[in-house]
Amino acid sequence: MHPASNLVDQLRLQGFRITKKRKALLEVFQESPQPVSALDIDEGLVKKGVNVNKTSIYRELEFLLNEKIIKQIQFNEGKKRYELIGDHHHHLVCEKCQIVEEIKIKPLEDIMPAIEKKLQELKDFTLVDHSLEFFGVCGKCA
Amino acid sequence: MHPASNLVDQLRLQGFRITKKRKALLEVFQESPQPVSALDIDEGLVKKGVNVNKTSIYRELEFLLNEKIIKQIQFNEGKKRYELIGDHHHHLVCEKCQIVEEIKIKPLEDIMPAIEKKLQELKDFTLVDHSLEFFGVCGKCA
DNA sequence: AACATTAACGCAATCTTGTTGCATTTGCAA
DNA sequence: TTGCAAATGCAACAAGATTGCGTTAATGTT
Repeated sequence: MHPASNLVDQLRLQGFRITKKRKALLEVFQESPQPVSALDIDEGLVKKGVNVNKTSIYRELEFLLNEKIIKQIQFNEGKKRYELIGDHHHHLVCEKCQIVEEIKIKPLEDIMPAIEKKLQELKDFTLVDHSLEFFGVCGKCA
Repeated sequence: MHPASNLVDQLRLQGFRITKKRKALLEVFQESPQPVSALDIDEGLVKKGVNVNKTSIYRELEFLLNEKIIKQIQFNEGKKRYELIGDHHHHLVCEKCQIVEEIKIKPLEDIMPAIEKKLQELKDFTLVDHSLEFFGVCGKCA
């Protein structure tokens, strides 16, 4: 898990300032069961009674990306989503309601390292990450 | 492969009109080694001496999506890309220059059907497709 | 506690990607 | 050749994201 204090401590140690807004934004990430968009974050912050300008939200996202605390992902929606970098997982995406479920698939995790190793050998390419999404229609939308 | 005439014939059979612009747009897809954005398509058309309004490009993309001739994909770029639906493959994406290489990974293709079957059983979710991208840095950008 | 430094923030303007309403053009069948 | 509707263009608009610049406030130092 990613207890808030861990991330906060990590950032403070690196010399970054811990503001109410930064803390609240990190909480929004920790409380969300699925990747969030910039607008989702804004709404989450408003619910907490914290108002943050959209420019600041985008800049904070850029900051957290640089610090390798979050990563980007897109689901054919025309907007970016972000999630905490934690346990590696994949996504199950409903193409109708856009709800996203995080899933782990053991047999895939088992063979992935070997595949990535082979890919690097064959392709003159330095792998950083991979992303696997399953698209379809969830039970509610069917 | 997707010879132009095949797609054109398929569309004509279904009663759709074959215009110069539609034909040229399909050619852009066939001549591209990687998924293209709306802007890429516009540029490809201009190179062919065919000018198409952006509204028409977006509408044609919607049309081709409905006809299941192309599909969408996004690589954390903030814009959508599209590619012909053909042999299933995955993507190798350079995070610096955004070049995309299409790859096929045999061991993954072998186990995917079993995984999809299990997923549907466990999750009350009707699977339609999946998408796997590898991110990293290509040889030129390293 | 007061101060100084500068990271963090807000505001307005702007950009890119994508969409909508409506008028015009054009492929194709009768 | 003609008529209909699909296909296209134009202009306005909307959402997501970014940039420049001035202001606020977190933190280390005094």
